[in-house]
Amino acid sequence: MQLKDINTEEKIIEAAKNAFMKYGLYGARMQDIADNAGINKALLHYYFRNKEKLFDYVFDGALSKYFEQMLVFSDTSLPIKERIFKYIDNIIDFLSEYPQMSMFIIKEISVNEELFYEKVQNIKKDKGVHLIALLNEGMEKNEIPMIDPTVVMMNIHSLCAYPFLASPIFKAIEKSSGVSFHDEENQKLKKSVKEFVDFKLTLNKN
Amino acid sequence: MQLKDINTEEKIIEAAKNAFMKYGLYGARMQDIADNAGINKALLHYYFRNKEKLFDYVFDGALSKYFEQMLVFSDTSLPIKERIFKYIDNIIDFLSEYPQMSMFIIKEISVNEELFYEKVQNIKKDKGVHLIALLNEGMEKNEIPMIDPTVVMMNIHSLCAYPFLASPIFKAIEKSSGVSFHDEENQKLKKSVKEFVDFKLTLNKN
DNA sequence: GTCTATACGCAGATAGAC
DNA sequence: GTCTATCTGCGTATAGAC
Repeated sequence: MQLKDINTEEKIIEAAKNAFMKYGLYGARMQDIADNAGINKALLHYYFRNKEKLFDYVFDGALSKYFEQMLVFSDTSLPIKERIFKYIDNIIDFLSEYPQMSMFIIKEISVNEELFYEKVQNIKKDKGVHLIALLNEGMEKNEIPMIDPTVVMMNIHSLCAYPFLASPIFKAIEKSSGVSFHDEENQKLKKSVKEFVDFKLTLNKN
Repeated sequence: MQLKDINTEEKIIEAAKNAFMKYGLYGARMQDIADNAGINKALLHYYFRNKEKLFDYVFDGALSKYFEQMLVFSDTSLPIKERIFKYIDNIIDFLSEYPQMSMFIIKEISVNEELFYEKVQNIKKDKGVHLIALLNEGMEKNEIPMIDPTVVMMNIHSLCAYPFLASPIFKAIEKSSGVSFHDEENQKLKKSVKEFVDFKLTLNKN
């Protein structure tokens, strides 16, 4: 893995991402990855000793990228609601760019939970703070009403992530009428999620 | 598949459900299914000629069960909001009983979309009406404000389904603090989704 | 219907030439 | 670093006895 190898290695990684994201660890085929990288199987094993290691590389990258997005930027100058809005924009933009990401991570975790326990420790959390912590902070400062932060966090994630997760279903059902949740549709989604947050953090007092 | 075989056949089906739901078509192993059914591989092939056929049986069952839940009961005596509330209760109860169902269906569709196109046709839709149709009806009758029915439908599904989809992540992260979205937690979830619907169908006028 | 034993093919992995 | 050719093992599937 020296500098001059970057081209081949990157082609492998790109092909591996596509294969593993779509078919998972068991479903992906080393032959396909080699084909799509424009090389042969032997060379795959030269770069990454075996399938497991190649998968781990892809999965680890996805995992840390994913969890980076699940943090609120520590810009304490902004009001809490604004920080949450920014968080929502980030997540939707991110999932829009990598629509298979959530599915990939959730599916692989569900197949092999132990694997995940170790990995989640290594993820650096120095770029921001968790949404739940932010909500708690807001309640302490009386900036937002008393809510159940776990439920609100879950609701926000649900509204943002599910449309991308479920898009295979909706694409299939509405393949003729062609409803798409990209481009302009993302704007609708963002608006709707923000309305929900507005509602939860302004009107509601439970 | 005569009457007296029901026991063995059902044991196979039960084991196959567990295996395919967790590991998917490629990840599931016929040996495991046989073991968990308390029989041997040869007998599996006696009942279901091959893996594909066994998978199809399980998948078709899951698919029609799933889409049955995605219908609103045609009880026109109730106000629309009540019908939606019932719909929400149904979905959450259903997903609570079969937490892996959404993941299974979405994942298998994403791996093989063509397969799905054929199957979705065969599903009987005579038990109710789609949520979008209901929302449109409500707007026509001026019973609810003007909303984008696709977005609202997506929002409701998101709020209901995502917690179950993503539970592998949250179970893993909070395995120590042990936040669970079953039992009493389902009540919180239902309440939150209904609040959202209330908000969308009462206060909001966009 | 149920079993044991076995065939077969595919996909991951390695050897070794260039 | 990249290839062709080959090995190996595992998982699906079948043959055939009971």
